Amino acid sequence: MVALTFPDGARRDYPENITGLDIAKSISPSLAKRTIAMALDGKLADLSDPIDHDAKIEFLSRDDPRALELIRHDAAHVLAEAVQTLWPGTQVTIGPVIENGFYYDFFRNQPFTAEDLPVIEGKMREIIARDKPFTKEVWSRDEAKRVFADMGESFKVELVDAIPEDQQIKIYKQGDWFDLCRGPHMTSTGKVGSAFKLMKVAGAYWRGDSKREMLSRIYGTAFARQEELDAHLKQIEEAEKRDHRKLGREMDLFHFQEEAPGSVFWHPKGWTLFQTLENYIRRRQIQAGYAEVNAPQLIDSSLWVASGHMATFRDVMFLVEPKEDDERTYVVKPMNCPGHIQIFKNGLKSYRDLPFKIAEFGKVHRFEPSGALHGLLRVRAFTQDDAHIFITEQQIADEVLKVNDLILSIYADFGFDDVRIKFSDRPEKRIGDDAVWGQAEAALMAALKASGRPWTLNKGEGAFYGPKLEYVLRDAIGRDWQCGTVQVDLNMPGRLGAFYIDEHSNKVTPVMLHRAMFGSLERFTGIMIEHYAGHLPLWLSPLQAMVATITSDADDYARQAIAAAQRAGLRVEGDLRNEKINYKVREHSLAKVPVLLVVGKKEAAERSVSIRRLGSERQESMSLDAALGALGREAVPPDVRRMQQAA
RNA sequence: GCUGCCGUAGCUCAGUGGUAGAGCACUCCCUUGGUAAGGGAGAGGUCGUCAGUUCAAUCCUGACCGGCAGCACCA
Repeated sequence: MVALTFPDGARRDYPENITGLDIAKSISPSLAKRTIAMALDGKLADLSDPIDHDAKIEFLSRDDPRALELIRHDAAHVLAEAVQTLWPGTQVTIGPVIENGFYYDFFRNQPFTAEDLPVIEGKMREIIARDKPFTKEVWSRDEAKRVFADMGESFKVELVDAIPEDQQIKIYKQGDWFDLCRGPHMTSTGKVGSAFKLMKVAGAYWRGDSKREMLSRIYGTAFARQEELDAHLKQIEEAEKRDHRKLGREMDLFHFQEEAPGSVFWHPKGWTLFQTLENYIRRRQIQAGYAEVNAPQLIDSSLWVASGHMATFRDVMFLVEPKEDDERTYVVKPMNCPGHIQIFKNGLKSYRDLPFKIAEFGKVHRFEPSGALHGLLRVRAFTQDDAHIFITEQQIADEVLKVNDLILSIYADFGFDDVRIKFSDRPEKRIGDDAVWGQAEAALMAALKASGRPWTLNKGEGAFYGPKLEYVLRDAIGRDWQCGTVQVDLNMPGRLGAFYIDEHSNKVTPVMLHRAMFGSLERFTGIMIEHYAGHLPLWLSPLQAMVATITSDADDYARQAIAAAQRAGLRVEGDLRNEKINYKVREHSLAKVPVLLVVGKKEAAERSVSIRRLGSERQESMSLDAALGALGREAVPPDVRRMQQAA
């Protein structure tokens, strides 16, 4: 007998190996009908599974949040059947559930096109309408391999081989079609319902390995109810609307062109935004005790050989062709650290000089793969808010904590409170002894634990010279961005011959921390544009106010108002064109100007302005002086405001 | 880099084997209008680049460049 505990607390005995379905039927036929799977001690299982141990049992209906994963997984199986029905000979591989849906990877000579998607969807609906039950069989390893090999499913054979010896080979059938799968599944294909949609086709490598076959992937999504699917599609639309590449054009911030792939042409407004962010960081880090420096853009390759970069990253570094009268090969810097180490090395350093903190808005160039480029978010030329902190081993934890606090405080100024920390340890490709790595990882971990912040492990994702913490922030529509980082480096200072003199007059190699807060200014600018959907807070907005006239009678007054706004420290422009106010309001709203100061005859006579804020149709009339005073105060950056309040 | 799709005016896009069109934007004229497009006229393109096929290529073919999506990569 097995004793099962129900959600209401009731506990009943059943014969061993009774199935969930039998129990549901015994309770009520309607329960059996609407149940699509069960959970045993919280773990999802097939309703047809025999139960052989005492457990807490729950029956899941389609509406249970936990059922979503099953709906999507079943949809992936239905997708695979549809594809193999439509195009026999197509090989199936894997079809997992992902964050917003599912995909299935196929192998065939002719890739899918977007036009195929509605056809496949139609076939899927047929399969769902047939409502065949999902049934599970356990096969022997040899049998599974033989069957799949006979079917020409070589990828499935490889998958069978990859299943650990202690695990069963499970086959799920839906009518005549079947697939190797760990399950669980719902009771029948009909339970997938109709709230699904195939989203796109794409290529993907078999087993995620770029040396292996390229497969054809079909992405889809599915929900329990149509309203949820509609909401999801709507959200994708919203995300597209805030695409920084689109907003960058509409707001006249920057552009790209063929001659400089992956490099930004910043327009005046975009560069103002960029510099506003840069100046913010500049103030924050000067206050935190960093000194700003600037190192050469081109440095002889010998330094990059010594640092270890040449060996690890040569193929993504830009090299300058040697001149006839100068045989040297220069490297366009891909990182700032070797330059900063030279600054540390110049002049003998004492332990009294530590911590030695130098920062640079360092423009670096990396030959990123063409397929990786993505607007401002992945470029080949970018500016890091980079800094290096030279310290003793004893100072590691303390300084890492200081960086941690600085990064979190900076993110808070942009409204990012949901920050996750990832700890990345030694990668396969690395320099330095394992003992040194062990030391660096332990020191960084100690600091991380002392911060009291939750974190996750990012195994093998450290830099080639040391372990790192990565800071991931979550934006307004729930997307994660990795920005800040702090890295412990016990390798590079030694390789490049950096040392300080300790209190016993011994030469000692310093520990170096690498840190960045925004990471890349270009990228962070892009993230800001998308996070705020172009509606930047006043202090970040490159054009803070537009003075727009209603009639030319107000032109003189408008010019006075513009001058006064400039004196109040605002970034302001005037629109005195011979256009209707409706037209001007529309145009500047589309350009995401945060404040519209409308002036006509009435305002000119009273020395007032009619204020209209972006995103609102409300108008507020007030005196010019009062308006500029309020806007001037609002435009103060958050860190400056704190200092003013403290003073 | 890989797979697929795409490249026509500043932007969004239509179109054709016989060297091109719309809307918006732009310029000029009329209009001085009170909070998301007033009216009229005009100007603007070697149809991504280079080859090939053809009497003839923006259109067909190939290579290359660039973009988009996904994958791989991201010190």
